[in-house]
Amino acid sequence: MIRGQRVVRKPAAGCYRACVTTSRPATRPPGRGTRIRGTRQAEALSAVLDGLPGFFSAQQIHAELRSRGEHIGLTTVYRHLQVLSEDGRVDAIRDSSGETLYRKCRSDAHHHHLTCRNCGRSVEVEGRAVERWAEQVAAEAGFTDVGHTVELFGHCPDCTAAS
Amino acid sequence: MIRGQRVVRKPAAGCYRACVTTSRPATRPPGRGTRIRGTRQAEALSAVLDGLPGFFSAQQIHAELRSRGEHIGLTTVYRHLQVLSEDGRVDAIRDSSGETLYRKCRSDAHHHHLTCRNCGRSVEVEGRAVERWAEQVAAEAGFTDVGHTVELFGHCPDCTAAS
DNA sequence: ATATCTGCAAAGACTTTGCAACCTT
DNA sequence: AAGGTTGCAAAGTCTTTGCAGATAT
Repeated sequence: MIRGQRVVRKPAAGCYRACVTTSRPATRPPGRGTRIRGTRQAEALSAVLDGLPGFFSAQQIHAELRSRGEHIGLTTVYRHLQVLSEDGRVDAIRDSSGETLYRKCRSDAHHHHLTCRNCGRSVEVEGRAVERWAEQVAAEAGFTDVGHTVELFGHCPDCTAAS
Repeated sequence: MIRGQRVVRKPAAGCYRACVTTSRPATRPPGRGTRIRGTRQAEALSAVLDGLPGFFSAQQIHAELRSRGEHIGLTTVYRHLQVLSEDGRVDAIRDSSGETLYRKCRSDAHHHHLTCRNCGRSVEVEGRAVERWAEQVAAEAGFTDVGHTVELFGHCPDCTAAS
């Protein structure tokens, strides 16, 4: 029989932190030296992130930075997004093709997203109902330490109108 | 500004079919020549799939086949899983590291999964409550053509007891 | 002054594609 | 025999890592 436990791989990028928050307090060993220091790149990234209305991939964000004339490496973008994501300052989700998409958190509380499949724009939605449902289902099945992933996709009003 | 529409890439593997079923009937142009023909490999894969209690990656499934003495290529496993997934005969989800995991569908109806983070075992759960919630949220935000992704992860009773 | 941060190139992991040989029907 | 299948090798993607040079405090 196959061993369920997968081959151990690195911690994994954004790793659904935003989505399974329920069971992961997003604590990071303090003192680890990756606090964002005020570099030109860090600020530029932050600025772009602030302006994005939805989820975008590291590569898209990098492209946007470049198009604004910023000289910044793709590696740096990845690294920053990773740290920001671990710190809970940006949400990270995975799209259907396996790419990790990021967006700046608007609220601190646990939440989910309704994202436009076409333009990427997204809306944060609360999910008390879902949380309760998840907990109940888990309890019934005897599972512990349960977290959940909930993402909604659709076409936003604008894109709907445009088509 | 970044264009929300991503660079077009191939259709993407399992592509959350199982998760966004709500808005995608899983129709495939009939006549496309990838109906599974009774080959040794196809049957072996099917047999293994039947025995799996949860979600496993194409590579794990391939390893399992090999360990059973089947001579089958990884490519073939990928191809079959892709087709089965498109046909709705297996569910496909993506784990937090970006791998696509597959499991044989037990029920035809739309459903979600509660999967063990440790051993991969999973339980199918209904989600009427979630469906309703999703529809309502979408309607309020003016989004159309909405689909959703809902996955629950935790530790199954056995793994909980073992630790 | 020094602990960090950057970014290029290279490496890794998963998945898909090209294509000749093989097997079903 | 004809056409779908198979599988090796090669190619593609996204993401991470090694390391030397640049930088912020």
